[in-house]
Amino acid sequence: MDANKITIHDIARDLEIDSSTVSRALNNSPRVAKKTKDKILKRADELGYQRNILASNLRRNVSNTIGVIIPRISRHFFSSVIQGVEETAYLAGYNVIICQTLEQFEREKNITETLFANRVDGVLISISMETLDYKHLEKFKKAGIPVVFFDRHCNIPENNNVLIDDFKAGFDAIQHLIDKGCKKIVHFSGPQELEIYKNRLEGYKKALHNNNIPFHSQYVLNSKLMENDGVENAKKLIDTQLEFDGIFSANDTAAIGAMKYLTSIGIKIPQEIAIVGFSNEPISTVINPSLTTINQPGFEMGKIATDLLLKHIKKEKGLPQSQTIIMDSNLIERESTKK
Amino acid sequence: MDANKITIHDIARDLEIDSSTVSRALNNSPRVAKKTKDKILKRADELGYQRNILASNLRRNVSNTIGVIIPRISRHFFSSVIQGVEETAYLAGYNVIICQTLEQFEREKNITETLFANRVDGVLISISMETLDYKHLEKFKKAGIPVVFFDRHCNIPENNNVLIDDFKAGFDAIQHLIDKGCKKIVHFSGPQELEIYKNRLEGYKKALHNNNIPFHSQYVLNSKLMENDGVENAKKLIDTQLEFDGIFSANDTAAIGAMKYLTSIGIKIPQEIAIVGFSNEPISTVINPSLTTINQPGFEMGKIATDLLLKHIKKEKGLPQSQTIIMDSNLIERESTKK
DNA sequence: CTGTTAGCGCGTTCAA
DNA sequence: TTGAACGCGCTAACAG
Repeated sequence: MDANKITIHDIARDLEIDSSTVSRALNNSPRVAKKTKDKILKRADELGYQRNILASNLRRNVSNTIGVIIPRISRHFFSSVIQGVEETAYLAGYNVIICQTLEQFEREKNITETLFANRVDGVLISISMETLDYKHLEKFKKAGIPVVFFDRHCNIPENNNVLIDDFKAGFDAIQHLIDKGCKKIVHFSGPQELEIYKNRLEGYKKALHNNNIPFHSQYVLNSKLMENDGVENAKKLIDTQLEFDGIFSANDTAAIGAMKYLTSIGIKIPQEIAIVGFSNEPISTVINPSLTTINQPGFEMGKIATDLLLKHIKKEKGLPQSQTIIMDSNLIERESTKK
Repeated sequence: MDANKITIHDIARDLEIDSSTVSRALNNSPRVAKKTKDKILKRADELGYQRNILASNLRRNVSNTIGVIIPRISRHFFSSVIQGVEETAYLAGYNVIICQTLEQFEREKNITETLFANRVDGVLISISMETLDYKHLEKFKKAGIPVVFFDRHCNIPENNNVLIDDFKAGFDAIQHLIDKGCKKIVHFSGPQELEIYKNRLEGYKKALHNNNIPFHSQYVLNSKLMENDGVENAKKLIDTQLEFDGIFSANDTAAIGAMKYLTSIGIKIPQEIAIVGFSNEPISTVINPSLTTINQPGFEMGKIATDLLLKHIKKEKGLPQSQTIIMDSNLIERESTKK
């Protein structure tokens, strides 16, 4: 941090001109003669000048940084998102601060404080499971700091969202299972406080309805998305001796837990499993050949959400105050299970 | 970014004192009377003052930011590391810039430029597969910016490293397989330019030697760690009709690829598999019950590496110029495979 | 213990 | 087209 002492003043002195001219040249201002500009750029390069971004940011009153709030980075979907975010932000010259709520509302509130204190220029967020009110996000809006929700949005108008069509994803998954002959489909759901899980459940119901299959609430098992929840759900399934010929999980982690448990006690996994929001590609075909996943494109979602956020940060003309971008989620049937 | 206009001057004017006193109070300096300090803190709180970190950083010539360079964040091991890094850095009041090389040397060089331009106070790095020379890291040392290597270090003296004992991990894995009756153990290795894979291979050789099992080079298959490399390796294994009764993989991703392929063509996976550097816990027990993993503690490694880096940044007294911290890697045998 | 003064490095007035 | 001067908000040196 103590190297590169060369400032615009050094190169100004060297060229016997004023530092403000150097600044203008370096910012490619049209208000400086081509000739002097070239001279300045050349000398700056020779001296190995590097702009002090901190000083520049302070002066311009920006941080060149966007904050990302996610439940936990070690979940494959979210790390894919981060990959997309990083890439897009990097290309635009922005830094990224990543913060994990670990699904805790308290942490989410603290994080917003930190990001605010760090003067982030914008925020991407996928809310925690415990997040039921959104006061902690209001100060961003008040301060004119744009916020974009992705995946786990909150059901409030006037928000910018980037999502998949969770209803459709759930619907498609069930229709797919039904097409393959399933009639008794268990649903591993997620916290109903989160819109996405509510919508996936609705898709499930709707598909059953369309196919004249009655809905039974005991076929729906909620969970908190942890692997162990999947184990518990599977146990409950066995204990209650519920008959089923297919599983539809709204979440990958819990599904994995369930499959682990079922295989470990020697129970044959039902022939058909579908998982929405699946992201952990490396696992998918190994764990169970008869698996259908409705993949959630984390990488692309990260890119699109960041793009949208940057547009808001740059106050691009003609940008709607708020919008919801629905991305495609693609149903992937494994080779070994195709008919 | 335009809210919170309240500065130390505002609260100084309000209290009819000097802003420098306010600054001292806010920094909890001992050189300000308890009484005035309390008064200042109270007023600051009332006015909703928030320090402008950018200005503070500029003045103190720090960035309060550490840079992390990793191959790719979507690999479970690295995202676990990030989790540890974030947590430790966050508690110490530091921000983190995460950059991915995607295993490309060119990108790694660019990234160091970016981090340097961003005036990071320190760097954590796990080098890319293509990284053979380290000139791009020299400028950090020259500028007095500490660098800590983790996992994928480079074989240069005077570095700070946080590692597992890769030789021992490889050795233990093989000894374990031998104890279980394996005699013909295939080794999926990684790029031999990276120390860690060289050392794991050495551990493999040494364990064979200790057990009077001859080493045959055709049992060693290198790869570039991608899932598809694992598939190719498995194909080669089948094509050459090599007899084997165990697999030792130095890498999880490639191992998964291999297992995918072997199962997909209906080949029974050999009874014993051991994987060093395994991190993808969610997968482990599902994919193959007869699996032993030598886990690499990403989260802890991230914490320890960050701790060490922060000590260097803070120029803690009595800190050795350079050191190598060897962490434990724990061999985990799955329930279903225990004897 | 507190105030005065002087910048950190840059970008942006206002004049010339 | 360029220069002079100022200030972003904060901290540090030196007095007193």
